[in-house]
Amino acid sequence: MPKVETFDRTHVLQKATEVFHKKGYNGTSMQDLVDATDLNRSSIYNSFGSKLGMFMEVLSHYQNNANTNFSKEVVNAYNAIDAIEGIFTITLKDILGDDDRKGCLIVNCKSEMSNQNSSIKNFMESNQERMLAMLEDIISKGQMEKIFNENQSANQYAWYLYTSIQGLRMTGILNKNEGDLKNIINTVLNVLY
Amino acid sequence: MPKVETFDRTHVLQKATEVFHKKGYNGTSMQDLVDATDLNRSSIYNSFGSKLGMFMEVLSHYQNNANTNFSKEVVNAYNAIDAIEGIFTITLKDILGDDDRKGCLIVNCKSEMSNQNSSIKNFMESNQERMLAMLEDIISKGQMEKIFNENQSANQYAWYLYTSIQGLRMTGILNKNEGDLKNIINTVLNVLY
DNA sequence: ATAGAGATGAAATGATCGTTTCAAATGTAT
DNA sequence: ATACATTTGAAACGATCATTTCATCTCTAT
Repeated sequence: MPKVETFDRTHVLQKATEVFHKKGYNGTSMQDLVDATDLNRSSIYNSFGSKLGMFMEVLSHYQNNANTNFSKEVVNAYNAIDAIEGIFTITLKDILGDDDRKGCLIVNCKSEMSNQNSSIKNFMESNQERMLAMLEDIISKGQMEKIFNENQSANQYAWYLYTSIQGLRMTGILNKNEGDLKNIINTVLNVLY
Repeated sequence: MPKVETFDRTHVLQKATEVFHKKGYNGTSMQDLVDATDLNRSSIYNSFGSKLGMFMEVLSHYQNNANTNFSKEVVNAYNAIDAIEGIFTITLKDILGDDDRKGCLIVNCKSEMSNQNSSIKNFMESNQERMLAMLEDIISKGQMEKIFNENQSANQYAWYLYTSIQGLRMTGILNKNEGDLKNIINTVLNVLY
């Protein structure tokens, strides 16, 4: 029977993620991926099918990481305010730690590719659904607990927060001033209270 | 003395803008530009120097258009509320008219290139300054007229609105539902009243 | 031990990349 | 009309693109 895949797939995906994140999809060459992963060309094609195949797996990997972080924060939150603030705190931390101004891989990819590739578009739509569902759920709870107002429906506020997060990631590419960013977040969240 | 440039530079820039907007910088090839502009390769290099040179001019062209639209709206506005709403209305109209989900050229470019090319980074920083100055100016006036609250400084609100606009452009790539978008805008602007 | 399935390495595929070259065409100032 | 700076067209540049090929190596199941 077969020789089994020897490389650490997760480690390879992390290395590939770094390259795609830094250079974007179209800016990344297969040679870049070969160099970054220390894998042979053939092994990449054997294991991931194509550059796009590898990128899709990178996207999922990145999304799963983010989801895990968000979920952890939401589950441990005392209440809805804590949960929402946790989500924005994670986002803020990610922005401040992004020394080379790469921004968010998913936001970048949405802007680069969702009008060019239907697999990417589908991924982005389901990512959007996931984010909206998470936010709407927290807001609903907050409204039931009467710590969030009911001026707008939970779904409407979810769209608002989803939009704010994307905006924050865009602003955070060039502005890493923690005070500025925290202020934006406060202004965004004050709408709910 | 010389034969003079025969082609319509503005028309060429518009055609080039369409291509770059649709495919992004790295996704656009010189052949794409030759095809779109009906210019010869040599003429492009003669007149624009390089692919990046042409792109920079496209960016300025796009920015000037946007600035003109914004200024017109702001100048004709009755008051600060009108001015800010005008800016968001223009943005909304642009999103709704963007049938092929290209998003905003400047936002896309910021996410694709500001960490890779210092000319682009400089452009984006000055674009940011311009936007912030415009917004801060309107907000200041609105606060002096007492139609905007003073919970935050004009500069802080400017950052908040700038972030919201970028977020709106990201959300607008996949969501063209006018009701959803208007609702987001209303929620954003209610903070000021 | 050995057969055989899959991983690997290195080279080559044709296509396309951004850019350059240069002779020929063009139009203006004299 | 003529001189000549500039634009234009077409071909070619070497480099790099994503992907394929295939012989060799490696490991597992028998």
